[in-house]
Amino acid sequence: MSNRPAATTPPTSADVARLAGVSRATVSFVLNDTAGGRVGEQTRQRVRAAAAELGYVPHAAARSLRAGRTGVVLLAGSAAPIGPLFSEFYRELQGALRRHGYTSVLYGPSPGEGDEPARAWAELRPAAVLCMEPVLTPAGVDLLHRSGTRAVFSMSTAPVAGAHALIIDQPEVGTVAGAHLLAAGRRRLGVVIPADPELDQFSGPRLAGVRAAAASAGTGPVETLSLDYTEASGAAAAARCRELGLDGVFCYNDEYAMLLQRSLQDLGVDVPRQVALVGADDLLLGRLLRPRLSTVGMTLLSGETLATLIDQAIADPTAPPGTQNLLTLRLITRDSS
Amino acid sequence: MSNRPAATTPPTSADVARLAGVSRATVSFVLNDTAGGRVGEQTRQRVRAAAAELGYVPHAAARSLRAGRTGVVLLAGSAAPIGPLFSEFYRELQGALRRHGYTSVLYGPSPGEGDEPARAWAELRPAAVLCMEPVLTPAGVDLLHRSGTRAVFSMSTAPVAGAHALIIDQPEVGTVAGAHLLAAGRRRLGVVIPADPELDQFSGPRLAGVRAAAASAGTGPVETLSLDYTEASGAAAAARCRELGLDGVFCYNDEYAMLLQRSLQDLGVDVPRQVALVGADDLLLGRLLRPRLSTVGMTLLSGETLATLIDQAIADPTAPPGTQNLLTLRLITRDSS
DNA sequence: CATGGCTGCTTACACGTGCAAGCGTTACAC
DNA sequence: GTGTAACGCTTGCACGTGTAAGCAGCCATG
Repeated sequence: MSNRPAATTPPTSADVARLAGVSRATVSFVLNDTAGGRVGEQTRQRVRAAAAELGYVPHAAARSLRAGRTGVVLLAGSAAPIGPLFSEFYRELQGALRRHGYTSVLYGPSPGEGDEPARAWAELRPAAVLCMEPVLTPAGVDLLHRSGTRAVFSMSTAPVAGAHALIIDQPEVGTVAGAHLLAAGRRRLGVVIPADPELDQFSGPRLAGVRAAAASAGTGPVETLSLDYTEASGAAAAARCRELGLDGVFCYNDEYAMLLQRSLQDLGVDVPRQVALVGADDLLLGRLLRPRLSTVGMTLLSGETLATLIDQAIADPTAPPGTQNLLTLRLITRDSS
Repeated sequence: MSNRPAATTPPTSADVARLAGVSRATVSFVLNDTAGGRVGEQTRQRVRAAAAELGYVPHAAARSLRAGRTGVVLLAGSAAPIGPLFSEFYRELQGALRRHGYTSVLYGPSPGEGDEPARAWAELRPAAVLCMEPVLTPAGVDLLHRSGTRAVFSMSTAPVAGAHALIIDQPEVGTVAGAHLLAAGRRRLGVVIPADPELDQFSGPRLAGVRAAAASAGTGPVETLSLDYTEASGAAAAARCRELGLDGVFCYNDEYAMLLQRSLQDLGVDVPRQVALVGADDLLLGRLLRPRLSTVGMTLLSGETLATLIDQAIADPTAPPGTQNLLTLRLITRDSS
């Protein structure tokens, strides 16, 4: 980060006051429409004109320093390539937070270990932190609270002590898919796992869910197929699938499912006769392949709803942390299973 | 935005100073490892221990108020559903900016008209603004500069006066695709336009590019097919395509292309014999359909490169705004054209 | 022993803002 | 004519930080 001085300093409210021939307080009263401050109409106009002429813009840092609160909601997390579903969700959430008067700051992947991420977030004195990565510790939550953060939300599979929990029941995705395959009479199950390690936090729990379903049905072990989302890797996974004699595969999402389906077909394997496939996300594209892809449809809580939840939690920081399920699942059976 | 007072105020450097039995300046010297400030080793340890005990975290707003600069890079724009290509790009850019010592703030869709967006951005006193929506005006750029923003970047088809230009040559995407279809002997061209009005800023220029190619080849008018990314809409577009007797269609991107291709095939139209298709983005999924989808492959500048560019522009705000092409195109001919 | 420099720390100000309290003037009621 | 209230504006402090300048004490040098 470079630190050369600016060419010219931006106008402050003092400059506006000077130009309008009034005190700085008057400027503040006028520009903020403060209830208590009574200012005559012609003075108001002089102040507004002066502000416009100078191109005055208030200084958010100074304002929130004085006010003691920032109106920043920190969205911490990798903003990973987690598909259109979550992209749309963030988009919605961000718009809704804006409507509630908050500024959302995307913090990106968390630096460091232990408390470091929480410490870095706390520097911004956000009103709330929404953590979407599995890096939040109870100690981190405590640190945030002690530094004035009014609400901390964790968005993950399991709750974090002290934080409001937004549960994304990843295992249930696997369980729904696994139970479906088992109910259709499949017995040798496999699960496609993305090779990208950043997706492990999502794929691991889903795999566990399939295993749980298999265990309760009393079938054999569930195999894993690693896929790095290239055609070559797809062919390898398809070959391995045939070797292992799998007859039902749950794929991490529809994109991976489509790749595996094509690779299996290229190998002469009949889908769904020999191998049944289930994806996740219900992408439109999954309906374009033949056979049409079966999938686990997922609906997230609306951004507006979550924004309201966050606003309430900020309003009452003393309320005990709640738990909210973010995800609604439904199995959509098409032709691939 | 709710504004109840916090339960307890966070510790400040004054609290740390009191606990360590030193002055506040000493605390600052120790915690920032300031070169000029000379502090004895045992005092350093006392200060560090006190800071740890209180859970002290510096106040970013106060710090940047005092410093006069923020290290914030504002990424303004809708963060629209613009596909995996741009998602990955933002992700990279954000990480690279972090590495350069900046905090990236995603501002989301811009509020208001005229100068309002620029005014809202300026409140944060960002070191740089990167605007990815066509809402930046020369007056807005000027306002930002006058309020201390050291570098303004516009990311769009055409440059904006006063701002560094990151050109995304959308028309060229259409031109490349159109020229290809024309070279293959197609004469009745069509272009698929997403119904989502938020994508008009991208689809419009691409359409113009196709029209330019058609004009220079001296063919008839280029038709447009509106598509809202549902199967029903795909069927309608395919029917219209046949009615119009089109023999070559450029689709906004691969997803729309895949939908149209499937819809045409369901209608019994032979792709590419009767209608040739070209998409854009070179998605892996486009290779899974049969025939494999021809596409305009796009490569963006690396996030690291852009971050370096931004850093340099911040370091020297007086340098005249430069122009940089963000996009590299290449036509990938497969089987659908 | 006086001078000067170094060490280790403190005092004091500035950054830009919001708001409580104060203060002079006018208007009105008694 | 005097008390009182409302109006219209200003003075002054606080928010939490970084850093220039200053100030004792100490040692080395002359």
